[in-house]
Amino acid sequence: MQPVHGVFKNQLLAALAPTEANRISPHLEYVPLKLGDVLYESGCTLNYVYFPADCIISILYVLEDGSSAEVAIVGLEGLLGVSLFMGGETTTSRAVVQSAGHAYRVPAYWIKAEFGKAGPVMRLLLRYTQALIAQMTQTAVCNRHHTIEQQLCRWLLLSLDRLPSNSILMTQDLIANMLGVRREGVTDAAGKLQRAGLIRYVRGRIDVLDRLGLEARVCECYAVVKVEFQRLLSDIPKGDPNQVLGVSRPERRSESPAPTRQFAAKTS
Amino acid sequence: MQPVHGVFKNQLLAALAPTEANRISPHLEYVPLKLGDVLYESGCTLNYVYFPADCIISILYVLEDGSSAEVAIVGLEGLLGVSLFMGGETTTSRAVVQSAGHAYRVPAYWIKAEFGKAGPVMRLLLRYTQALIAQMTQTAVCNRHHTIEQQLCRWLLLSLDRLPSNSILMTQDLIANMLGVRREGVTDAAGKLQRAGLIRYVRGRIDVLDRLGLEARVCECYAVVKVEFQRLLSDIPKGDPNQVLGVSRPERRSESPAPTRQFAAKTS
DNA sequence: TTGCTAATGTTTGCTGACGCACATTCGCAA
DNA sequence: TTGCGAATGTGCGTCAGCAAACATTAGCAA
Repeated sequence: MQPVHGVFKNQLLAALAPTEANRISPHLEYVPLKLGDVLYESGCTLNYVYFPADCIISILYVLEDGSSAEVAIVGLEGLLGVSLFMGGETTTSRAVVQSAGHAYRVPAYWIKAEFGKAGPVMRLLLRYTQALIAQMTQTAVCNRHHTIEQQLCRWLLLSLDRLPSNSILMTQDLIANMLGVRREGVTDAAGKLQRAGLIRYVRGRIDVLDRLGLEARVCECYAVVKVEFQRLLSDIPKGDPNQVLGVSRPERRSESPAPTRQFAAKTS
Repeated sequence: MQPVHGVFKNQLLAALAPTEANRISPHLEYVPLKLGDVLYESGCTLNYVYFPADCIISILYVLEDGSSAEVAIVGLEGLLGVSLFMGGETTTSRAVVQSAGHAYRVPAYWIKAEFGKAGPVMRLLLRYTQALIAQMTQTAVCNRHHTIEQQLCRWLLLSLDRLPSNSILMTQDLIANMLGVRREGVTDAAGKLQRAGLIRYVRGRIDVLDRLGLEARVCECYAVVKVEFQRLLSDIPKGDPNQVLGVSRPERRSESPAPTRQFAAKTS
């Protein structure tokens, strides 16, 4: 598949300058991903880098006793397979498809070669990696300090940002696995949100009715990560092959992000 | 300061081939760092990359209400300032000196230029960054699933690995800040460890008496990160300027790390 | 339509950690 | 030596989340 530059549904690909976009296009494959697909397992090598278009991938860590916790979410704003160009080849985590859909993928050897050119593609991948680090940082902090309800709000918003509609297809049991809590805890929290009129759910499907209401209940972690993603990944200078230094933009926390800005434009 | 290649007390610097070591040496400065020094604040640009020699730096995230949580520890095995070469310039976290000592530092512009050469230095820095990601992943999971006592053991072992002696200079109150828990919780856990004969502590000083005992009580997170660091950062091929692909080594968890191997050799 | 199964709701302890208040003790400095 | 303040010990009551056992309900398939 060779999409014309500019029509990529993945935002990293879309941010490429024509030169790079045309170079990568012949190597891209557009593949469907089913809910529950495991793209890589702890310690296993990935053969492709995935750029989600309309799917969501969850990066989980699974403990020896089988309990788990999500450390990051990847959707159309990012890519899966950072370890391939970081040099480690494998990671300690697992990647699972959390929401079915499609992704572009490039063979590992190709992305490594392109990365080795130390050009705009490399810089884009590294910036995304730093954004991913910010997300993981916030996950760690959120796990320590915030309640299940707050974390559920965060999870719903993160998913919503990466989906084209207001519906999330996911059982409470699976959400509990992601958050690393009991299913009953999710039932509790989801019940509160439903009674408050923020969401409606039935057997594996959650409709978000009041996004602003969720944003009012979520902890600060959501906005912090969102602002950091925007800082790192918006207005990336295209096609400046010698740019090494990044944009400097020190302030933080003083700004509050526009509450309804998202990675994806809503269709409903 | 221009140390001869091979005498660097920082392990990343020590892993450099003579060519790179000689190139970086003229730009290194060896500086003392005091307990509590803040090397960077959320959103502030760092002017140097620091390579700790005998100090420990804590990467913290501070919430709006003032509560905090450590997301990673940096000692002689690593470096501080990943965001400089990742392209984001700043991070959302704060870096505080947790144990006084010394570090080598290189000006930001220099490390960026060197990184831009896409040579062995870049690959080493990226591998370390991936190891850091593994540490942050584990912090997130550990925060979710493990008790204060387990986390205290982990924290003590992480510190011990980066110190030349068995003594840690740190009050329970500060440890509580790092772990993101109450001081009383640390007092409780530390009391248990002391009664079990694993540690002895008096007013801001903790002596580890039985390292193996701590390792018996710590959660799996400690070993997972240690193994991952060794995988990513040991036996790095020196001076192969065209190496792009990393070493492949898929297995994990089957191995249990030698319990007393450390980053630093003990002096006492 | 009838089941069956997956998904959700609910209850009863229980435990780890919190928040607060206060007692004690150690070590340094006047 | 005497304070004094920092560091540590301890004892509440409270609460979020856990564990396990169930009840209920919604959707799909026969």
